Amino acid sequence: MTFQKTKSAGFLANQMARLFASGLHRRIRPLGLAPAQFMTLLELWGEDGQTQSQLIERLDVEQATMANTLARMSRDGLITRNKHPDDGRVQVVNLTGKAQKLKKPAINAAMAQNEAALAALSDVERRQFIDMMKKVIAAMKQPDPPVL
Amino acid sequence: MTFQKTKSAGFLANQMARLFASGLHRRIRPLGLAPAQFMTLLELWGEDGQTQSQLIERLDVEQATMANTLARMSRDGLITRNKHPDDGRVQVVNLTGKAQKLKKPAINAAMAQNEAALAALSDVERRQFIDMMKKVIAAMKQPDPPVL
DNA sequence: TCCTATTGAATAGCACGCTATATAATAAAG
DNA sequence: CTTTATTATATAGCGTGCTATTCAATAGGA
Repeated sequence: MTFQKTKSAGFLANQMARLFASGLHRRIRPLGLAPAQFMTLLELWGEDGQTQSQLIERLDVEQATMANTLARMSRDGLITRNKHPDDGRVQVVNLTGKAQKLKKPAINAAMAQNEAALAALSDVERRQFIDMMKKVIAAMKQPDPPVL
Repeated sequence: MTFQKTKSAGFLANQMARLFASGLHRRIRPLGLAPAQFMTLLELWGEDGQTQSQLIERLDVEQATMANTLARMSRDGLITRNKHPDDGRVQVVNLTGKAQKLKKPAINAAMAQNEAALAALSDVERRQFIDMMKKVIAAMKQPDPPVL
């Protein structure tokens, strides 16, 4: 029964994601941001005024996770949550001026983190790496193949 | 200011790691295990009676994280924590019989998860993918290059 | 219209990662 | 042999993820 964690894709993926998150966090902490807040802002910088449902779909997290992240962002003065005029259930998420000002420095920080992470890979390898991650993600999103 | 999350290694790494974790969790939940518990057991199945410090070093997590994981494992009857005879500070972690019995099914579950994740990659690609993750991990463990 | 189903969001409770701090035991210095 | 430093572990507090549950508002069907 040999299971080498140093060869396990799952183990490596976990370690890699933690290093990405902590590296990004170190770089955006001075801006008052945490990683999940940054990802959410990234969506809102692209299109302000999205609903919670839209953010959930685009960032691929559960509803409860997003609700908590939005609560922290509201607490930190990054967003306001406003009732939709036509549908009392829906909340529209809007950026504050403070959040708008963070766009450039935060994106620069994220790009620096990605660059540092991929420094040891050539341009060709980087493309291959991204493509393979996409393939792996797609495979895991697939429901289990039925046992014939 | 274009930052495409679908091309960001960090975003993809996060998503991939979450899918690995949830897929593994789904497979080992019937055994009463959670992902971090499985990783810790993996170390202990290889060598029983390690100290907390040894586990921290080998699994590359912070001391507080491991202390909490071990507390949950103790609560769940997977390990016992015993004082080292020669050094009252050290705790030696030992597997219970229950944990020993889980080795085979748990490792099978983890191998099935890795297989499902990598299903879309050829053997050559799998090796490349693992190697690239190792390179990326090594790069992020490196301290920042000084700004000249 | 009234009842039921669906939808959007919030909350509870947990796992697991982190930093910072506390506490206990041992080691090292004087 | 004290005093101080170091080491091993625990705890507090937080962010981010999850599932399960609740609540409010809207939509649909009788």
